[in-house]
Amino acid sequence: MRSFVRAAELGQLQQAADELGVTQQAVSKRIAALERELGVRLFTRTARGVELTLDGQAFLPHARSIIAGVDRAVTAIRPGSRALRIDVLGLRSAQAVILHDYWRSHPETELDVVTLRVDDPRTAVAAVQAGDVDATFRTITDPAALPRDLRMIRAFDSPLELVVGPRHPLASARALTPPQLRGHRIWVPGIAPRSEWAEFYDQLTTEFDLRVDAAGPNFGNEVLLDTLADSADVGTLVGARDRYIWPTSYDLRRIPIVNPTIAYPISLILPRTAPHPGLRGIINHFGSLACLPETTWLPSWAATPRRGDGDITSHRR
Amino acid sequence: MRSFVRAAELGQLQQAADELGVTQQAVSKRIAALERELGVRLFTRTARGVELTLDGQAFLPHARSIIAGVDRAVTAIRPGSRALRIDVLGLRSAQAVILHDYWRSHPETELDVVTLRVDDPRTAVAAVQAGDVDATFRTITDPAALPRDLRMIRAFDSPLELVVGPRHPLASARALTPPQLRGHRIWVPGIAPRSEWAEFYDQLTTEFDLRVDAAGPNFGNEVLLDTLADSADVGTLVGARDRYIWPTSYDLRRIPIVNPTIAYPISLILPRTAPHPGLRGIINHFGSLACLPETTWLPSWAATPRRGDGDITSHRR
DNA sequence: ACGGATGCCCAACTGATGGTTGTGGCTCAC
DNA sequence: GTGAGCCACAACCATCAGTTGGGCATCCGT
Repeated sequence: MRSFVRAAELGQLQQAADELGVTQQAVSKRIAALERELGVRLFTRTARGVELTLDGQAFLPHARSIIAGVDRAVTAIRPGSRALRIDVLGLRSAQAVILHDYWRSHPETELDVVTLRVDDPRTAVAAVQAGDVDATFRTITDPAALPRDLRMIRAFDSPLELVVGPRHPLASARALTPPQLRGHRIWVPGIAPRSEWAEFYDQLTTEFDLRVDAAGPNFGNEVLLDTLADSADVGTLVGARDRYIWPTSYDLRRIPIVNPTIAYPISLILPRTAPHPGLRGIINHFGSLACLPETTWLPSWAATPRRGDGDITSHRR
Repeated sequence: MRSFVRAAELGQLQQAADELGVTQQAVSKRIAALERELGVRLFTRTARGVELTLDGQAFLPHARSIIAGVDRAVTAIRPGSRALRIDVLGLRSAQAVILHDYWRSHPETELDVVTLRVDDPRTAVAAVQAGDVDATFRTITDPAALPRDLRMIRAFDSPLELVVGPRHPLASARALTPPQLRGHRIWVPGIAPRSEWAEFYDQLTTEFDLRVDAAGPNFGNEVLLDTLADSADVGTLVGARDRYIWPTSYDLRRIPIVNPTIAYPISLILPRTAPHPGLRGIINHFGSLACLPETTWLPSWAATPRRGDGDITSHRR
């Protein structure tokens, strides 16, 4: 492919071969193989060199794009100077959605989103220290437990919504207050014990006297959806920004929780010294996200809602 | 790469091998070769299969994108059912710019822009008839000369601007009328004799008694730019939408021509029956382009300015 | 008109590669 | 403990991708 592109740019197989450090015959054979594989002629051979055919012209930009893709792929994992790599809890979580939004408005950013798949946030923190990832969206709830060489910043608050099936008694509500959830079973699978999320749900259930079952194992998304769709008494909680997609046949409803809004404070942990330069833009991006009302309930380690740039003049969209 | 992606999706080399029709060992060697080449481990091997490492997670989307690029490249030139292919006069011409705009707003369109590099529009027409391209932006000025099985539609009108260097007497004008161009040398290289553009400039020079030198050979863009930048009496004409980019060091000026505006009517020639389905969107796109004033001068074969969808309520942007 | 230079393709050869089969080690489930 | 499942390694072999050598067509200057 590179031989083709270079030959197309230079108009000569000979020059391309010289640049690539092989013989002209090698390039000729590469092009011939490519043409044979594709079933079309890419060049017309002339006495002065080669010239792209129509098919070659059409193929060229694609070839360039493929090569660029390969180069990006290599730099994404090149040991030493690799692309910005951020750990999220799940690829459909609000964290990933925010990163995706950022990337869409800054498509030139070399950004890779990964999930460490570890339960304990300390393990994720160690990965940041080791340089395996450049930052993690995990949370250390005890400020004293955060290593000195790391910094944790409040990224944004993720308001929670209740998801229920059509037979659920709350299914037709437009909005719910936390007391209204009392007595209903709420199943939030996949929460690792002793993780920051477990602590969040602990505080939440204590505060509002709820019945949140966050201990059970995660059997997969489909089991959860099936359960929700059929059940008349089980619901689950998801972040308002979480991009969970399910077949419309499931007929599930997302119901905001208000008065107070319940939010999980998502934070970003990154090295204190010499963080990856690409992080700056992402951190700035957090500032442009909507703030939640003052009355929002938050866990103890983040008692007050996050404030935007505007501070007092907050309440922007 | 496909082995890697499939293995990552399935979580097992064995299954991936079955799907790909090779032995498990072959896939194992492919992955190992990829890892050796990249210098990182992509999978952690477990007893139940394989699991992506962080590097593997980061690499996966890139790999997918590369494969998608390869597939697009192949479909772009697959004989039989290939992507929409349109012939333009030059890759920086207004024609190409309009196509690029369309593609940016419809990025899913599989569109390849090529240049047939033929002087005579009849040759381009033959290429459309032969199916080498799906449409051409060339023009057949004599309606009777257009083959019955083809259709020519008025795409949009491209207003002309004068380009001159700083020493040119008209350099400081904000706008110019055609009579003001009289007596100044205008050099438009690269116009093939007997082409529709030659005819256009013929009519233009006759109509306004201008001195347009459209016969000379094209020595390349740099020669033209050098000449313009140094000269105190030579200018050239370009379409307002043409995306000619030149180093700012050249200090050239583009000056609109008004009262009347001079425009070249760009048309699209496509098969009358069973045109490529992708053409519909592009043709619709023309309708959203700005119309020129009624007083616009046009060559005889397109005597009246093109009208937009809005017809009388035209004048949209 | 005619060498010479240039640039392509084809042929023969060879080391490297990418596939195969066979085998062994590891982990997990019963 | 034992069998099943899965991956890695080893040996082997056909193919491939590169090399050198040679031939043909075109262009250019004498």
